[in-house]
Amino acid sequence: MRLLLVEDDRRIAADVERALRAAGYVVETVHNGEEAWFRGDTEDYGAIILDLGLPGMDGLAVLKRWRANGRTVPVLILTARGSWAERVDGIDAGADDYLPKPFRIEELLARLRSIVRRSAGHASSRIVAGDVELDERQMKVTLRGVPVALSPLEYRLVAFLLHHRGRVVSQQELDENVYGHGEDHESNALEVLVGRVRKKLGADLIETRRGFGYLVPDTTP
Amino acid sequence: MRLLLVEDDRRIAADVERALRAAGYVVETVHNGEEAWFRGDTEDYGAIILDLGLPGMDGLAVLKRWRANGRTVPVLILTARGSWAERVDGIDAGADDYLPKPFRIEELLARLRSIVRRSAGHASSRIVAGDVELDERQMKVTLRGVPVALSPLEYRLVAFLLHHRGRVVSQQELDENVYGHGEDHESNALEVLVGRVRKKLGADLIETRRGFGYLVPDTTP
DNA sequence: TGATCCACGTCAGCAATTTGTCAGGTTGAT
DNA sequence: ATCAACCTGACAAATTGCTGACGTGGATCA
Repeated sequence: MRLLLVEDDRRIAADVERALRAAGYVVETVHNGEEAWFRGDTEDYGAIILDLGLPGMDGLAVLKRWRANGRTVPVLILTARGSWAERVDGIDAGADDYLPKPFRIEELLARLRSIVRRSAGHASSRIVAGDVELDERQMKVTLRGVPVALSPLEYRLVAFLLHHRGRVVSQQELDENVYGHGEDHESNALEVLVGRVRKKLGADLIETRRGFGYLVPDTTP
Repeated sequence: MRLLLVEDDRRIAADVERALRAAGYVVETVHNGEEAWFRGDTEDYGAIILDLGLPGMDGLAVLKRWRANGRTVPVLILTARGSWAERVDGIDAGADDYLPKPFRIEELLARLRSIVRRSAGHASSRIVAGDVELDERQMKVTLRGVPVALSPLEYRLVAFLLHHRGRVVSQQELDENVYGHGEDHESNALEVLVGRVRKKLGADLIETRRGFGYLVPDTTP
């Protein structure tokens, strides 16, 4: 999953970015409001982590402009501790959650999982599709209850597909969210990756929609 | 909107209940875990406000049982416990949001609005015409309930025609929207394509309006 | 430092599908 | 009847995706 991190404090930004990458996300970081607005408005992220205290355009203003433009991406805002008025403003401006500074990185990750799964319409942080179960908190994937070891790229692929189960996901979209770069389809690396995942998790988990992309059927009644 | 409030402290419960009613909600209040679980499992609420510190069955256990039973109702957790680890637990157990005590009633209302807003709108876009049904999310087309495999061009043709069902669509328009190029009609590729779709989905789905274009009759009551 | 393993990209070959073209055949309006 | 519009079956070319094999670079450990 691809995230946008908006944080002007370089030190905090670096720390958070490292933790997010370790948790398996593809992360892009910007340090000011204008850049944040542009990226959030033109690119497609799984979620955005937005610091309110920004130089230049204020974080709240950025968020409002995104929402005004119809962007529904989940947004987690970082706020100074204590001011409930600011929190209420943030939530009513369209934030999906807030986290007061300073925070534990574990809580950031949990809240991130929360808003991401909420935006996908899930209620639990475990996702089941056919014989396969994904536990995001433990970064664990099981096949008929048996744990399966996946490489980082394989895990990201599975996680993204399960989050978007029930709909066709294009190769371009997978490129962006698994690798981070959205371009150069001069290679079949993605197809090879899909093949490797199929070998581990069974051939019927991921269906091919020739000419369109891939689909993990939704098995939720 | 109908809410369930789960809070064992009668005094807090009464205050919150009054505020919620003032904000226009219909509120039902219960004071222990068992009752909460039963109500939440059998009734249909717009959202549930759940205190974690309950006598009897713990709030977290209640929440987990709801989620295990497939209840996706938005849940807002209240707790006095401040440790980040327990907050992480609550969120990962499937809570949609979390509010630490003590809280301002304004913030409760804002978060409530937020989770309710989020839970709305996850319907998959479907179009029905005669015996044919189009599910755009899954890019799936079914004929009398039986899935039919369509090629990319065939799918685009069907999708466009169903989107504009009830009116005649010219060949030029189809050329532009299926192929992209609105080129000269020097080939009969489009006619061949229509023929292939008819073979798969039945001859009566697409009517020919000789000299004008094609028509999918609107069968919406 | 060197041996080893693993993740992952690349490549070539293959099989299946897709799709444009074309050569008649039908249909319907006038 | 005539003619343009449209349909159909067949075929070949192009596209797409899968697979096994191989190579490279980084991490780990003796």
